[in-house]
Amino acid sequence: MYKRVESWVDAVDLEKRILSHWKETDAFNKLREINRGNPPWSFLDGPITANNPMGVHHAWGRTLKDAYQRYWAMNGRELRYQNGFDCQGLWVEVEVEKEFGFKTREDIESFGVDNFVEKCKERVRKYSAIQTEQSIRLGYWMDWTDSYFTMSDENNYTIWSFLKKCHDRGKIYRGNDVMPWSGRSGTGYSQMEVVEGRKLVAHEALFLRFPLRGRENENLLVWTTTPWTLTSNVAAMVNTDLEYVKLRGKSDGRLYYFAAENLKTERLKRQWDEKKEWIEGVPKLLTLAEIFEARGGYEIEGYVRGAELVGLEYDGPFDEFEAQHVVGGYPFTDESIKTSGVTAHRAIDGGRDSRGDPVVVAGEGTGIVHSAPGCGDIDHVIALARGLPHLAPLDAEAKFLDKFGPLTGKHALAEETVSWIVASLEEKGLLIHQELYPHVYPHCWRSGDPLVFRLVDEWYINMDWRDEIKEVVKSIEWIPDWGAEREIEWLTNMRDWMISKKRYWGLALPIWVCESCDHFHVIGGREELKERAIAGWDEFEGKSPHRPWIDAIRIECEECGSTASRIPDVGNPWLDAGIVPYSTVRYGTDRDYWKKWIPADLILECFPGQFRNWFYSLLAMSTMMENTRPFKTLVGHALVRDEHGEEMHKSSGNAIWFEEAADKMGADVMRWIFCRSEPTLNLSFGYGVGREIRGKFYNTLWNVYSFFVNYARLDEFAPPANPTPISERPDFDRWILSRLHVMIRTAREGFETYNTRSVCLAVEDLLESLSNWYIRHNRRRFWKGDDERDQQMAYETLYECLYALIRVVAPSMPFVAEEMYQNLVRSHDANARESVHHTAYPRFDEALIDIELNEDMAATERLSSLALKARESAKLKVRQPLATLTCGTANAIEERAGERFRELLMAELNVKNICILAPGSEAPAVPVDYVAKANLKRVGRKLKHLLKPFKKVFPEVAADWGARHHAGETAFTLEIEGETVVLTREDLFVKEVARNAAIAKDGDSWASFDTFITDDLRIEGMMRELLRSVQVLRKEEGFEIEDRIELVWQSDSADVATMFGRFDEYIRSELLAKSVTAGEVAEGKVVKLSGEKAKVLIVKAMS
RNA sequence: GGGCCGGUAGCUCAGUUGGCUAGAGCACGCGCCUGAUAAGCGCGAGGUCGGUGGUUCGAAUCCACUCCGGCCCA
Repeated sequence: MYKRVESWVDAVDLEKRILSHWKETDAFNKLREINRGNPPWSFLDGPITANNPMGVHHAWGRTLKDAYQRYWAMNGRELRYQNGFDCQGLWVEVEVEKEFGFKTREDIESFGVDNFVEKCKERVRKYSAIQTEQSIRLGYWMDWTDSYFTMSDENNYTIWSFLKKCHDRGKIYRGNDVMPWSGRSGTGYSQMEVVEGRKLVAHEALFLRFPLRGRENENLLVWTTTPWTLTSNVAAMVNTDLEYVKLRGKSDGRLYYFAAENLKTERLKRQWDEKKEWIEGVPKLLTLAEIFEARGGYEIEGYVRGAELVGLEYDGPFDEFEAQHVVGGYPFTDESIKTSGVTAHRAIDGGRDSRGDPVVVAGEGTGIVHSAPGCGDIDHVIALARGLPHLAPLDAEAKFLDKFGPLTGKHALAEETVSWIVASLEEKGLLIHQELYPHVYPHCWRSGDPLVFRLVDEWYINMDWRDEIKEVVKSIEWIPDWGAEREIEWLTNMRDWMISKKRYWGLALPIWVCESCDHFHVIGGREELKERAIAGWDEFEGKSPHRPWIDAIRIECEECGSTASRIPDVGNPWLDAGIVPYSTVRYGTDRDYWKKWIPADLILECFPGQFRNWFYSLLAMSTMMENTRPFKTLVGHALVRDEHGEEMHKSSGNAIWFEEAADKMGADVMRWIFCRSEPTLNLSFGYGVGREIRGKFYNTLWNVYSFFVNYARLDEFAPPANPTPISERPDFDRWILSRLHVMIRTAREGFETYNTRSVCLAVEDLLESLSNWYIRHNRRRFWKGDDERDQQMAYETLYECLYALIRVVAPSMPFVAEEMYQNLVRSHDANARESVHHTAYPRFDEALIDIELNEDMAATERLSSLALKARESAKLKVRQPLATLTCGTANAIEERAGERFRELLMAELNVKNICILAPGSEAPAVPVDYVAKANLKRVGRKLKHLLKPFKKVFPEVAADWGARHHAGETAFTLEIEGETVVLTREDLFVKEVARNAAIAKDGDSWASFDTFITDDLRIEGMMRELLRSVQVLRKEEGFEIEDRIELVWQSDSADVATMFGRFDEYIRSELLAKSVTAGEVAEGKVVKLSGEKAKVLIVKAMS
């Protein structure tokens, strides 16, 4: 027996009940039992950073992950259901530092690295627990007792084995490179991280001159936005192909060289004009012409090509610094280099980058770029190629080293540093102009401080095997497909992978360096380390392989036999996540198991976030480990925005928290939004969208369900073991089942091609037909039950639709599907599967798909619309019965459909008789306007180039031609540009617009009512008015559907009396009235009945 | 500066190989229907299809350039 269902449901309450139901019945584990040992479907979860509560943007990916997993489980596949948490890295340290108010490395070290690392672990445990709870609320079925943590020993040791493999191939090296560096955090940043922290700021930018040696009064003009780097200037780069101007300053008499086109260039013109990417308060930038005007004017003395400047020597701006005189560079001295900064100063060819574009362009500066190889990325690369010395002025805190004069000990970006440099240049007469220059500059994503570029000592993986990774990329299916291109582009452009970080909480890089010979060793695992250890093992035993415990271990150097200790660095966190297809799938312990699950069928993450992070590390690491793809298909989704497409930010108040959304709209609605969105486009998420889904889809589904349940309950319908053969059911039933199976086919295809959007749209379309067409027209079959067999078939059909529908939506809306399943199925069949998620996903039955029937019903809906339009145009309410509707059909399908669904049309349109005419039948004569339209396909071919002018004049003759066309004329003549054009009847379409008559046309179809209302029809119309008014009254009085009533009426109208007499029995049965009597009505309600009035009173009948 | 994705009604989006009147949902106005529906149906208003130029008899659709937004790379 079905449980009675209210027509309105509290979705959030329902979801909470279902959650405890799942828990009580252990539904998830039972599902795993059901599918155990079946063919696998392998999903590999990308670890979520367990550092903060989960946001709605995480819910998108998690919903899709869950939906695909549930779909494949309903198809009998065995799954692993392992969720992952990303645990190690600076982002956790940052939060712990905030919590304890730590500002510097010293704060951490005095707190104790061991204590600090424990706090980091604690934080990860805390937030992984919170995220677990949130995910459960979302309905995400995972084995929450078996989540992997990237901080696990297994994970870390497996990364060691990866690094060992890299080392065996000679790919691990210690390098000097110019890195973006945070003085505050005391660490370098990888390329991946720098991107996170770009900000628009205004810096002091300087124009200054480099006096040429041996050329009296001649100067290179250079420009820089980072004055501190001038201290370490080594060379000046020019573009050999560019034209340089020789400009003579009138007041100082000096000659300046710079790129000719820069003289008049208005730098950042658009930014200034539109105030886009501009900073409030920063004045407009001057052109070089204006700068020299202000200095007393100038004269152009000629032009030279950049090539002619190459080799000219100059005096650097800070040649007095000791560092500038160290041969081979400072502080890392390269003995093969025989120059110092001062002796290297000259103009050099900037050359071309890897793509073949010139490094130096006219652009924003002067076309002469000051080069400080120890302070800049490109500068470094070029200096290496030219054998120039490096001056790397900064220490780990971004303060100047010794040998930099008065700047020693000063922070590179401190204001006093900039002002000292400016003052010094001014004193030397080298400064030409000073300005504020707005630009996007990298900043530390944690402290917000600007980064400096610093020559540092870090550990790298040489990525010269990138082509191997690209091959793996190509063996994977990327959704969207341009993802592969994007990934390959990244692989092409990326630099070597900097894997070290001078921090505390993270993978302990397994690199031990010999104290005497500097040889380094890479350890591939715990056992290997234990074997090699000569000290510290006892101290380490029983601890996780993290700092500080791991640091105690010493090994013997294989080269010289002395002692090697571990480098203090921790690893890049993407190593942690990239190893997951190996570490979490028993690669090291059970190779058969690993082969069963890897390559995974699917990974699914946010594309913009991961293609250079997780996707990259997964692909790179798997290529190194096994030279194989770790997964077969990658689905990437875009970003979650607010309802207006703006980024969600705490500060702008438009952020939506997961819990809030779950409690306001419910998880099912939220999930439906995620599933029906186009994954490659950013998703505009908000409560408006939620309301729409709730009203349009969720409520409709619920109402269909409650309609079924409440009537089936009254009639004690239960789905029979042997339902009526579909072939014996009426067209209407076979139609909706046909539509259902088309939908099931689409849904299956959707899930199997990773397109939940098409699943959702197909479901929504079907549900609309089910609710607004099937049920609307078959209502009486359920509650009247005139024909028992017919009623049975209606129940069977609707039941079959609902049962299929809930299984189709179960992966996307698991809660409401479960609720309905329990009532629809479990309430009368205790042997049915315990949960809808244990049932099989519906299969489509080709035999039930009847294309002709689908076409016919669609045509019927069109005819119905047309007829309603006709009624509307004559202001004839549908409630007023009419004698005859005549339909002119456009084609054979419409004609067939009209005959086939004659009864349906008669009921829908409230008409006594319908006449369906063959295609092409003339419409009856009614006042119409005829308007001609050109058949452009034909007219175009005929008129060629005259079509355009024709279209201009045509509207003027359209009405006239329409009328003449109707009158049967065969030729239509027009003068266009002096030529006479003759069109035939076939060249024109004629649109007929009925004027206030009961006729409507659309294309070749038309519908026309006989508008004559006989007395009989009028009285029947009154009856319909009465029924409706009393039904409204019943509802207002709060009567139940099945309540019986007694009705008393009073009226002066003879017609009303006739009506009550003629339809007595019908009225009583429609209104469930025990009695309908005439009499005095004192307190009744006045109802209008087609112009007449009556007073009626209803009371609940005593039974 | 280069690359990718997008730009169609107030909002969210469809729009097949170029072709008859550029569609749907939401919101809005009018009317209708309703004892499953917090819904539904009909009609209306709302469009320089980002812009310019080209190809073509004909372009939202193809081509070139360009503007705007997002992302990536430099």
